[in-house]
Amino acid sequence: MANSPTVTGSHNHDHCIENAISRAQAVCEAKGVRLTPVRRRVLELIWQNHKPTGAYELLPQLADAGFNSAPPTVYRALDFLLEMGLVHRISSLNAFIGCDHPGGQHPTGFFICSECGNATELPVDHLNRFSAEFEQALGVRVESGSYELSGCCRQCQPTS
Amino acid sequence: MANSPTVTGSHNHDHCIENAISRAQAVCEAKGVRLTPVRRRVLELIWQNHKPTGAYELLPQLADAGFNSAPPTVYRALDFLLEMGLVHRISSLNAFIGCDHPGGQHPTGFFICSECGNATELPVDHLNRFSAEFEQALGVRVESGSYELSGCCRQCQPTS
DNA sequence: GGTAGAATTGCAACATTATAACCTAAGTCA
DNA sequence: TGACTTAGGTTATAATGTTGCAATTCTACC
Repeated sequence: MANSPTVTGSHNHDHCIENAISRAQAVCEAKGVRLTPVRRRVLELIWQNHKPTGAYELLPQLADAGFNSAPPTVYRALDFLLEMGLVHRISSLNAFIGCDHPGGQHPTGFFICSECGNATELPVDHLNRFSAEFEQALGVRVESGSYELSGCCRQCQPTS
Repeated sequence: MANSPTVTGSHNHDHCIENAISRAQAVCEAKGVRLTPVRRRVLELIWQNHKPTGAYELLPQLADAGFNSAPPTVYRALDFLLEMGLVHRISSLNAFIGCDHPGGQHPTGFFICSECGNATELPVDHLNRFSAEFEQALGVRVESGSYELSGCCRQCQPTS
């Protein structure tokens, strides 16, 4: 089981995990911070699939991997990953999900399918444009934003 | 104190509360549901100001008003108000805030000032347009959405 | 190498937010 | 009135997140 590739839908999901880890390594190296075993493992676990994962779901999985599994451990790792822009928090679900394109600060936006639970990151250029529109319309200065949409994703829609 | 009008910033806030209650009465009448004393009081308390209010903040205030003040009472009232579209939930803050224009289902969108804590509802037409854009771009069907922006509001910006 | 200081993790307790289950009371309507 | 529905009271508990401090590990510098 550990050796069989994880195939979900149309893609070999192992690549997503591998890519996420290499990006994370690059980001951490660039920022001069350490991607410790706990942090790395938490990131891998979050990338196990494209569904948002709760902090308390990660606890037993961390324990399986031989790590300490008390809440502060997980939350500290998550805080680190959030700060590095490697994961996002989906507050309507109290859950976390990997970021597709870490590197810079950008607004958080996800579409979450209420059928399959998968989350897709919303195009950042749209989000930035929306922030700009609201700055104009309301006369405010937007520093961060979070967009959480739900509905039915392409795969789950009845083929008519 | 109970008789002095609540003036915040540039408006007499008592009007906001009164308006909210009359709108609520109209909505409830139209839907054939009851705006009971607890529900009404919770709505008033939420409208005390334009800052999002946590459920547990409401408990002692409800007690002051002579109501039972156990969590289920508050949450049931909040669930009712949410369902009627009279309040919104701001999940990034675990807090609730009154809706400016109840009546129909619409995406939830707020700008929250990190200085003063006031929340301003985002124009619904923008939000609907964004949902439509994402439906196009991602090929999904959006059923609900929540936009939570934060930054510095017009009043709190340094006058340069 | 050795050591001081910083960063990270372990650990126990606790705080906050939200819900379940079950019962009582109040409204509704034949 | 009596059956039914809705709302609220009460107790306990679940789910999520944080604080504080001790122990360890890493890093930089001598």
